[in-house]
Amino acid sequence: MLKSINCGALRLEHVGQTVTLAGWVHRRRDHGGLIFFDLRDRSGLVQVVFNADISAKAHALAESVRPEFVIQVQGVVAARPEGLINPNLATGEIEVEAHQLTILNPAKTPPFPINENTPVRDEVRLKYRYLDLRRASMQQNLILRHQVTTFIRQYLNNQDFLEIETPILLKSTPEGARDYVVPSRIHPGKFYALPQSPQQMKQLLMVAGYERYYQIARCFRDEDLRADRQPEFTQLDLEMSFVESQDVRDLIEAMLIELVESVSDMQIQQKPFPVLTYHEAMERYGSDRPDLRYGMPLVDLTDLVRHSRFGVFANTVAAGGRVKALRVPGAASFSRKRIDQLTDEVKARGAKGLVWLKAERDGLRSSIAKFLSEEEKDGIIQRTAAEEGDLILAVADTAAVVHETLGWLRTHLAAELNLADPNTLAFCWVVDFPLLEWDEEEKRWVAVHHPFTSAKPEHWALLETDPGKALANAYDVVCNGMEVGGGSIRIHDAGHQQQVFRALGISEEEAWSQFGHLLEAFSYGAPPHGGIALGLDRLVAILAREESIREVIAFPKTASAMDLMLQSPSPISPQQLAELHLRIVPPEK
RNA sequence: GGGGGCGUAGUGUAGUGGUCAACACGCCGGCCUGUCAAGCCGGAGAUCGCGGGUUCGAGUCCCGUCGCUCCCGCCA
Repeated sequence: MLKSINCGALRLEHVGQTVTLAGWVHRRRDHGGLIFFDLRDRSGLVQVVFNADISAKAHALAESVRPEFVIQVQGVVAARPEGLINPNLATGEIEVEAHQLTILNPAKTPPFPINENTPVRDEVRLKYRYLDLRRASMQQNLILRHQVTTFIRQYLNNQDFLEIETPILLKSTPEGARDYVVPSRIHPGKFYALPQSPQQMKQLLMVAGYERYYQIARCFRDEDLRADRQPEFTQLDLEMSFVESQDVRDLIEAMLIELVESVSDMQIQQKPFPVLTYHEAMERYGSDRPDLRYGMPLVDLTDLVRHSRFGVFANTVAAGGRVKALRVPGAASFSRKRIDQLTDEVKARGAKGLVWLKAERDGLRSSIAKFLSEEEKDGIIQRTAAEEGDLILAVADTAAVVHETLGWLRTHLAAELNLADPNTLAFCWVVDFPLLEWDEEEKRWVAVHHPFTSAKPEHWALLETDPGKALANAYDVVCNGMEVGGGSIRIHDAGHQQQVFRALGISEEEAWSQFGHLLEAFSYGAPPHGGIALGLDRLVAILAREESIREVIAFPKTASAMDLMLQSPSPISPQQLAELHLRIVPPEK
């Protein structure tokens, strides 16, 4: 080894020892006859002192060293005198008196500072990701990620799970996200697809009798990106045989609680996790992944304003729509301009407008106040529990638009007003999702979760009569307004599976050609089974208090799915194209 | 596919029609034996993302384009 001990490990107990250190020069402070380095390795920083009186040679060489040089130092650990102790450094009670210095590799001046957490443009960070990863915040995040995966593996291994790898070269399927595809050289014109998730393989592992499986699985989806979406991402994928919904939830809930307690100082708001139905979550929070760190529930005014003289309300209700409101605490001071901005946002999400009412000492002030009866005004104040200084925002529209817009306002305004405690983790389960939803563009039913999700046992009949009413035996785990995982009890018999394919408008021939392996497997004794997939990147991002999952992925892609360091994707040679039997059709201008 | 924000020395920013540009950090040189975001003195460094247009004059206004980013659509 080129070093005898890690920089960050040095303590008072090492005083007097001769040590060899190796690492990067984090910072240098040159006082002439005395030069200080903060020497960094993965374990942390330690101060190294070059004293011309102790080793003129080492001191002379140290003058030429610059930040990010890789060096080796041999020296003696010394206690720092009283008054020279640095309480901000774990190794601040000691320093290393350098006797020998070797420059293992010099370094160019880095394009951005490694030794401080100043903001840097993402394009520069990503181009030099290997330098960005040297920074303390990225190192902490990746260490945390390692702790999370290590904990999960140990936890599940102790629960009798097997970690089993499934193929990366898989098969394209018609349902779901766009696939990343890989051309076959051996089979001209044919393609593999990268897994969107190992869903079918893990179900086949259940058929194969492995009973408890998990995998830290890479998944690929060729869709447009977001702060919390990358083209490739990591799931904790898990499946169990002979279980019911409650069993999977109990296991995951216990694991998440222990995980948080072992790797984080954040507090879980409520244990056991609250369970909401999809219907409750939408009605109360306008979202199927509600942030429960704060209240601000949506309040239903539909019956109150059914006969309102304010035509928008009455007409909406008459047309079968809904009128709901949101109390924003202390926001009566919002300017007209601010409310106009909110109105624009709400319109962009499909609403026709936004009604505002300000709770003032002598009642409600609003552009629509003159249309509202005393009974309506009192009812609004009572139901929203509005107090002086509060702002009430109301939307009248279809239930879907009302929930979408008020749900957005709720989370957006809560963030703006800092209503969410950043040290709290508000986990909850959302259950009883619809099995199917109507796709207006495609004019057909599509799976809310995926087509292998089982309906609630008593709801199978609904699939034939009223498909939209059938509820799924599915569950999502949500934390602080983010979906961190979703799972279900799966279909394990070919009849139900065919029934779902029929409801989705997939013909029997197509079902057999695309999913024949699954249907056939189900005929050879498939056990009842279910599981879950947790978004590992999102989970780690939440624990790291990061907004974007890019901050917890070593080499992420940009919002346009490029790797700025590798300059990927990139063209391939004509020879490669020929081998793969591919010809490029340039996009039309 | 659509919409918003951003792009000015290596990095972060200022500069919204009038000497082609300022500040901080970094970088280079000098001084300095107790600093730890070291200090002091001096210096170098920018075709203002790119292309076009408007104008007597464009970092600044307009159009296009590229890149980063956020959002909608999309994401079984």
